[in-house]
Amino acid sequence: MKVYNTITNKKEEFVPIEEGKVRMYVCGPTVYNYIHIGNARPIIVFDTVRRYFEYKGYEVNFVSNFTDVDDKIIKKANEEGVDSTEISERYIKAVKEDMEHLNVKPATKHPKATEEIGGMIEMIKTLIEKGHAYEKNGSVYFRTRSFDTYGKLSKKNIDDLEAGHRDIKVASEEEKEDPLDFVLWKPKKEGEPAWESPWSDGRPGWHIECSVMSKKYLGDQIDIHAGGEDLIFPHHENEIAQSEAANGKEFAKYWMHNRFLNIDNKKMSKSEGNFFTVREVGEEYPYEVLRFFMLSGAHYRMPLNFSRELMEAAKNGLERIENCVSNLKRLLSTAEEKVPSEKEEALIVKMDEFNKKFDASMEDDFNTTDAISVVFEMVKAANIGIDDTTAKECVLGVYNRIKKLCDILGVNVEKEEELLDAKIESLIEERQTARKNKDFARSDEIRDLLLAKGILLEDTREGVRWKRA
RNA sequence: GGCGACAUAGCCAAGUGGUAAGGCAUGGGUCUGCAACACCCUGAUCACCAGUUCAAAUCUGGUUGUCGCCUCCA
Repeated sequence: MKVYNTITNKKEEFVPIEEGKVRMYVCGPTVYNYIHIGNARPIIVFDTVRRYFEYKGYEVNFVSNFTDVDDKIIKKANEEGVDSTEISERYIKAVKEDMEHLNVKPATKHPKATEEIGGMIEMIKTLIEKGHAYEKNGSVYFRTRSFDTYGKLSKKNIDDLEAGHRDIKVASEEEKEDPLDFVLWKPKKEGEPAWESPWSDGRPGWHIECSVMSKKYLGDQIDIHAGGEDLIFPHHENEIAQSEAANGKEFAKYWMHNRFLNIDNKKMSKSEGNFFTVREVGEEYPYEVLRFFMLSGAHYRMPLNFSRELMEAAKNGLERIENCVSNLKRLLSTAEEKVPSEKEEALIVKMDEFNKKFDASMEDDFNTTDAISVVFEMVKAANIGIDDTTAKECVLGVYNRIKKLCDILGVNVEKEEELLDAKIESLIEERQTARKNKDFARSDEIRDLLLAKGILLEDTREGVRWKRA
C-alpha cells in the first residue's frame, strides 16, 4: 500500500509500526459553528482511509479531537452571553450528527481539549525542563530554535520565517525571546475560561493540544497524522517540534494532507460569504451524494471544486449505481437456484478482477476517483449480464461485490426498505388497472399525483416499481 | 520574495514510456402507451516550445496560465 507522505513529498510503501495495526490521528474541527463542506472533506477522506485499512484487516486506532477551547468559541459565547461550554457542546453534537449523516464512523476516541489540560501541563513542564520552553509573565513559549529540525515538514527555512515576522510584531511578541517562538500556555483575559497551572490561570495554546491528545491515546509514535493542507504550517510543524522535543522520538511516520475544497474555483471564506454548511447542502441533496461527490470528484490531494453542476453530476452518477443495486436486489428475490451458466461463471470471475483493480487503485495513495470508476465498470457488467433468468448464485455474487466496494468507500447505495401507505398502494393499483384498459389519461394523472408526493413510478417488464424522487 | 501543486474531450476526472479508464451532459437509435430505468452508437492526441528515446500525455529544460501555503483557517 502506497501513501503519499508530506514530509518526504513522496509516495511511500506503508509499513506499520506494529504489525497489523494502524495508529492514526486526524486533527478535528474547532467547534464554534456548524461545519462547512470544506471541513467535511478531510472527515470523509480520512474516514475512507480508515475503512480501507480495516477492510485490509488492520486494526485501526483512529483518534480525532474536538478543539473546544479557542478564541472563536469564546467570542461566540460572549456574543450569545452564554458559557463557552454551551457553545462547544452544542456544536460537538452538531458535528456528530453531520458525521452520522455522512456515514462517517465514530473515531475510536474523540478527545476534547478541555478534558486533557492535565496532560498538556505535564508536557509543557517537560519541555521547560528540557530547555525547549520558557515562562514569561505567566505565558509559556516554545523555544523554536532549540528544535534543530524545525521546518522539516513544511520545508521552511527558519531564517526566512523570522524575516517575515519582523514586520508584524504585536505587543505580546515583546516578551518572546525570539519572534519565531510560539505559545504553549497563555494567561487568561477577562471573561475567558481558565485552568490552574504552575505559570498562571489560563489556557493552552492550540498546537500543544494535539501533541498531548495524540500521545495519550496513541502513544509517543504514531503511524499516520492527517488533516487539511493548511495545517502543515504552523500547526503540524509545531506539533512535531513539541512532541519530538518532549518525547525524544519521531512523532508520526506518515503525514497526510488533503487539499482544499473550493467554491466556484475560489477558496471558501467567511468574508467572501461563499461557503455552505454540511446541513445546507444536506437540505438540497441526500447526504450520500455529498460523500460520493467528495470521493469521486477528485483525488484527495487535488483541489476539489464545488458547484451545483458538479453536485448534479455526482447525484446522477450515484443514482446509476443505486439503480443497479436495487435492480439486483429485486432480481435476487426471484432468481432461480441453479448451476450458473458458463457466461455467469465468467461474470463472477470478472467481479474478482474488478475487486482487484479497485484494491490496486485504493492502494495507490487512496485513489478513490479511480476506484469509483471500477464500480461503474461493475455496474455496466451487471446491467448487461444479469436479468431475470440469471442463476441466483451469480446475482448474489455481483450484488455482494458491488455493495462491498461501496461500503469500503462508505457510500450507501441501498435505500432503506420502506412500505408505502395503503392509500398510495391503492392509487398504484388503480393506475395499473387504468393502464390495462388503456386509460392513459387517468394513469398519467395518477403518476403525476404521486410524483408530487415524491414517489417516482417506473414501469418495467416485471411490473411497476417506485422510488423516492 | 521563499516553498509547493496543477494544466487531459462541453463539464468532472483516471492514466508517469508503447499509440488515451470511468462518470455527467449532448445527439441518434432499441425497449416502453408515454415517461423513467437499461442497452447500443456518438467525442480528445493530452497548454505551448525545444530536447532525450525506436517509442512521451507520461522523462528533461524553457514559456504561458491557474491555484495553495508562508497570519486564524479543513
